[in-house]
Amino acid sequence: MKLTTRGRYAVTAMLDLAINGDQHPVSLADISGRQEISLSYLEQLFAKLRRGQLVVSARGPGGGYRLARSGAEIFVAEIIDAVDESVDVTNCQGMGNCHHGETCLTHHLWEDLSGQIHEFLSQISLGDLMRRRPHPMVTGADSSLQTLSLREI
Amino acid sequence: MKLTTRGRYAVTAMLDLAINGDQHPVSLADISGRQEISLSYLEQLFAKLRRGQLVVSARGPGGGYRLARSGAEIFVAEIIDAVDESVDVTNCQGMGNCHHGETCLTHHLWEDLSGQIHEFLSQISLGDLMRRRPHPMVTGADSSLQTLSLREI
DNA sequence: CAATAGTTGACTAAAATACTCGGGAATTAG
DNA sequence: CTAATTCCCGAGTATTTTAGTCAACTATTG
Repeated sequence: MKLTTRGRYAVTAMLDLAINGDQHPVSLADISGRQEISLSYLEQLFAKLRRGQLVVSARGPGGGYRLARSGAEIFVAEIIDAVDESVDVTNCQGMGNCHHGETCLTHHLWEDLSGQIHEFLSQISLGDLMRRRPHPMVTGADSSLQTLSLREI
Repeated sequence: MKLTTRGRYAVTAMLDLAINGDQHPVSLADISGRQEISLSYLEQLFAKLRRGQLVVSARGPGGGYRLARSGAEIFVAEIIDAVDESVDVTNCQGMGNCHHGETCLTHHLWEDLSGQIHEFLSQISLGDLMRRRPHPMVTGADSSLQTLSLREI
């Protein structure tokens, strides 16, 4: 799991699609204009999003992209995974060059942590983001995250 | 909030410190040897960690670094924040060049999301990582994350 | 004093990121 | 049919970030 500006671009673009793509396909030119992301860069991102089965395309005039599923069924983690092809977290692949075990320990710990973040982002859908509400898990009555203040528009 | 290899290096190094720094200060040379991170790179990271009040240093023979607080009181988000100085998430700073409001919407949404991730990582301490257990919130009986399997060492 | 170990700053190679350019290929409106 | 539209794709590039080197310096201990 990596969290970079590329992932943000992708999430932003997908959110734009979720918001504006109800009636008809949305062209990348439109998204480019609204979100101020270069068209060619969007093309690269959407090539990956399409390979990741997150969007479907339609060519020709009036064409563009549509979400492959409803916004409620597309999760942030999927988007980020689609555009940020996974890095190999371990530098001691599998069981290769771990000298004294210590190295592996921390690497696995990081993997766990990374897995938790992934799991977390796997529960936030585009629909959630559109409603501007954090995921139920986070706002549960027993959660300390309840105090998280959402910035007003 | 950014999640890169630099943050991983820092968390790994801090974890090494938490594990090996009980008795005496740990030298960067030791961490460099165990974790296979270049000494000079560690120096840069620890300069930032020191500025962030996460470690204290001791010079001279037998010197090195110590955690500034107990591992239970140092959280992953702090470490990452210390070494990955924050990116400005919005490209429309404050209220500057938002043309049609749409732009701002998605940016704020991303900020919220980023805030949630930050909040999440703010609850995982070095102590938690040492015990190789996810944070209580994540393993609560009512959480769907309970099924998250931790890889065995 | 001499060795250790942090402190600092400048500098650099390599990789990732963000973006451009130029030409396709499919589709549809007219 | 044809022309405009829009996705599609690969090569190339400027900028930034990452990861690391090098060298000099300061504080501390034995």
